[in-house]
Amino acid sequence: MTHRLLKLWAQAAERDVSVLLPGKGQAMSHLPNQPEFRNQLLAKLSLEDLDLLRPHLKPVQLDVRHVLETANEPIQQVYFADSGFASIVAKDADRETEVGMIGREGVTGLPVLLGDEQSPNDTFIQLAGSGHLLPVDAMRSAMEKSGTLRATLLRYVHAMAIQMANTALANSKFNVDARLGRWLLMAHDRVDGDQVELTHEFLAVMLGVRRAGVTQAIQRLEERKLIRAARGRLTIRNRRGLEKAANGSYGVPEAEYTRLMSGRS
Amino acid sequence: MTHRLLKLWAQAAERDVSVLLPGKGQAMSHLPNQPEFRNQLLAKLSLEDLDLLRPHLKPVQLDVRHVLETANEPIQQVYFADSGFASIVAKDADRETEVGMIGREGVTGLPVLLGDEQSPNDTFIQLAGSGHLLPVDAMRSAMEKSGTLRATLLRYVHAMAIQMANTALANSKFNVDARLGRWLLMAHDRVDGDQVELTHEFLAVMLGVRRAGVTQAIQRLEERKLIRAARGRLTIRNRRGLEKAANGSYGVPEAEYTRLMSGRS
DNA sequence: ACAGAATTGTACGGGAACGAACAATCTCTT
DNA sequence: AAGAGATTGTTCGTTCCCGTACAATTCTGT
Repeated sequence: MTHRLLKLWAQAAERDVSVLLPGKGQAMSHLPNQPEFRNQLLAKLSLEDLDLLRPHLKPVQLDVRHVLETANEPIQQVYFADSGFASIVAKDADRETEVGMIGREGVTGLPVLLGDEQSPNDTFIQLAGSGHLLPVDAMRSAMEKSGTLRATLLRYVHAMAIQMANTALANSKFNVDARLGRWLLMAHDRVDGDQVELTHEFLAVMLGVRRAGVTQAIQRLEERKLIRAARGRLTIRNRRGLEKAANGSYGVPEAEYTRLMSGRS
Repeated sequence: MTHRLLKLWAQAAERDVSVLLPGKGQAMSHLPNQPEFRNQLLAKLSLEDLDLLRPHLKPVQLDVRHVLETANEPIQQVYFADSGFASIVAKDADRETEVGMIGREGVTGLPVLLGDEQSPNDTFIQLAGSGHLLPVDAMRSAMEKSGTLRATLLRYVHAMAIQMANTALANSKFNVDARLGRWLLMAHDRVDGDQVELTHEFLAVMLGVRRAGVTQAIQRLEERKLIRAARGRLTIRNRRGLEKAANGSYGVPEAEYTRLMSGRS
């Protein structure tokens, strides 16, 4: 794992209890009139494709900082989130930054979908939630058996590639305020309610900037009444305003995801 | 196309002649003892998989600025380069930056490999060269027919995803000198000889910084005798030194490419 | 209630890169 | 040879963000 994150996690490690996100978390039991899965990728699959996966899907709740993938180590399972989301973090010796975010719109373990078993990035839960784990073997064999499943998952990979490309663009051309806005909007898309629970220090690692810089950017957004800040928690008050603050850094990948995933399976 | 690039290209548009890169370009005729394709992806394919593609491969020379893919428009063909390379550029209303580089180690048209037909990015020839064009339909049907072909291409997609993730990291955490070093090394990997032909202005767009900033970064690298600068041309003099100058921003995607592509097809 | 720890607020000087402008040099065309 | 245009060199003040440090606040465990 990576420097700053390692340190952060060590601090928080032992006092955490295994709870779901406190906000207005919904019970995730299987209600009669609700789709079987809240995960949008699973929800989109045909019954046949779903049957390939279902026997191996294991419902779980995952806490913040739960590590799904460690750099350069074989991936054991992929994760279909129903709530909360994960972050993909690229790093070198002493630098790290988020390059991708995966919530209920997708699945972790992109290397597996592409026929590999590892990558130089870490992936971990950024915001606690529930979902389903699937062993990589089950994923692989299902993808071999079903062309439609494969097609859906690969289109999702493309959506993620676009998200990563836009992250590169954002990191290069947008200031901290805009990047913070973008991040909050992406988080908001993947959260029930309007609250995101994390510390400035964490956000700083994600955005690749100083912690103090995040604090000040948050204050500016709060002054504009776009968010509300509390210790360990940010609340989105004005999404439209945030989109303006993001200044164009948000939206392209999201539109592409819709285009890619709304077509026929 | 994008703002600054559009302007740059308009300037240079009409005076260009259709030549290969001047450096020490090799004749690319099919010599008896040489592999049939210099493109590493094609070279790696089994004879059967290659037979699926060969009838549709059309040898071409592509000039600088030749547009292979335009944002949000259907991709017509993919391109296997034998020499030279292409850049993938992500953009918003008035910002643009390179997010990926594709030379003879790969193929353009990642969206096609993932079952889509377009993306919000532009792709164009950055350094002139030769290679083979393949209509997307041929690509698609070949991928449907052959699982091994598909596997190889998808592993390449993964390599590109890692490159993009590292670009995001580089843009976030490295200064202009390191990023310039990284870019030159990546270009060097894809070029015959040690020369790269481009202007500071172009490089500025790729790196997402000011033209004046590039000029000064080049001067600093030249002072350190790592490169030689001439009008419209940079020459790599000391690759090892450049790697040091890149300060860790170069290497991870390249190592991953080797790992991914050196295994059994 | 208190101590200790984590989180957030704030300030300082410094440096990297910015936007803008203009000069100097090179190249191509005529 | 001259002129036009492209490219590169250089400078100015400015802005953003950095690294660092420390204080203030809030939470947690006992």
